[in-house]
Amino acid sequence: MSDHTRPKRTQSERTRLRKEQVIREAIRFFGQHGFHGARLADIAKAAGVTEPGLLHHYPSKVQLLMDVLAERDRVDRERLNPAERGEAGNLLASLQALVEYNQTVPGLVQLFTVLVAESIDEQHPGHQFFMQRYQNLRRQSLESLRQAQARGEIRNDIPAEDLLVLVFALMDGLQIQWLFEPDKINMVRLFEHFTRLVKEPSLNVSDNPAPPGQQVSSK
Amino acid sequence: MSDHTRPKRTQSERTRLRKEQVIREAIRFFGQHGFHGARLADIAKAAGVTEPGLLHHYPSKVQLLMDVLAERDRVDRERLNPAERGEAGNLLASLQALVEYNQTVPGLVQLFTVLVAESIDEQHPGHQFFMQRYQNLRRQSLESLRQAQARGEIRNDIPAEDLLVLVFALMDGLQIQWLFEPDKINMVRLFEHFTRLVKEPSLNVSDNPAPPGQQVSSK
DNA sequence: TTCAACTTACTTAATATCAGGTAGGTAAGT
DNA sequence: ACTTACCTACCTGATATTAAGTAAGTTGAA
Repeated sequence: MSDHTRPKRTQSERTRLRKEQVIREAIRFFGQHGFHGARLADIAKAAGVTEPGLLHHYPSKVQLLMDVLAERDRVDRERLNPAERGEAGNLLASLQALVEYNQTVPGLVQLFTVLVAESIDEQHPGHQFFMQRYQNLRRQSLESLRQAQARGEIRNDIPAEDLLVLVFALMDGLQIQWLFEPDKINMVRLFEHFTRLVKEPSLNVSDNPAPPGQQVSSK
Repeated sequence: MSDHTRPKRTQSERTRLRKEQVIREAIRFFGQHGFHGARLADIAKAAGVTEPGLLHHYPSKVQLLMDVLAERDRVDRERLNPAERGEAGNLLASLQALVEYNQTVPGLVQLFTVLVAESIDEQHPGHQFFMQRYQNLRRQSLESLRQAQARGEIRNDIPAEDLLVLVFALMDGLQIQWLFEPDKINMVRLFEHFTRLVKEPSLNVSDNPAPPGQQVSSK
């Protein structure tokens, strides 16, 4: 009853809030300048604490990065898993949805784009994370893609493993150009072009009467 | 006649050699750690000079980066221009050749992959360079691609502008995964899959009637 | 050809600044 | 009473850049 004056009450709540703030700003600065280019002082200041204050929650810069990555990975997993499980076979559709979502969160896209490149360096703290991330992405989608190929929804003259590399490569590459010129590059439309290519043209039959990619004649 | 004992003779020659050494090592360290992560001292040491010795030739770290980029751009231009002029219309083939070449120079690929991501930041010294680079790449190939489309060699249900974005995005993305796992990712084969997709399938398939509304009948 | 003036390619030493991290304290929360 | 979330003050080791000097190379006139 007397606590309506306090902006933040319990300690655990304060901690949670502060950590969220720090992570948010860390994403911003790591994304903008990379791990090496970002300065802890800036992140701390933007999060409303001093540098040692930040280090109280995340004991080192490296640890902060790892926590940022782990946290984002967790959130993304929650986003992607339902989509994968729910639609199971409809891999391309869920990837298309992912591209659409990404276009609404440029900060996160930039974080991953910048860090993944920086992490090519084996000594970079994010190296293992990103290498495993690619492996996981490819592995997790493999079965789904194979089934779609077996069903004839996706052309099968390209091995599923290769096709997955292509898909994720394309997403990464589109993100780069999009981040440079967000207004000029329409990731969704561009990715859609690709998905159209990938849907086997010779096998296309019942569920899709119009030939893929030809809106010229049908509309 | 008496100069056979001296390893390096004239000053201009020494300068040229030293600058080459510095650029070579700068490529290595900028590529490995990015602009922010690379240390001038390491580059200098690897090039066989002290730090101020390096700064005698390149007056600042930023200037060194710019010179590295300018130098690589110059060399690459010499590589690409003959290919583009010589084969004129055969855009996909020359890009395929570029991918093959890239697979032999991982250091250079890493330099560009790491720096392009780092340069998304508008304050990064390489920002303008890379933004223009994409614009130039796309612009220079546009005519060639359009002609190939008109000739029916490349499917024309994707606008040429979009297709170019896709192509360069794919190259960038493949490079990332390749740099992480060079033995696992075969850029050449993967890119070839894509080029196959992009070559109009409806033309060379006999049992599949040409899609309606497409004037690919010029052949 | 030679020698003096100069320019160039560096070196060592020093500096200013920064950046991550520690020590120890205080006040609030449990 | 104890733990947690901070803060101020400080330390340490980079890191880019400057200052000042030296030795070798270059040039141009005697």
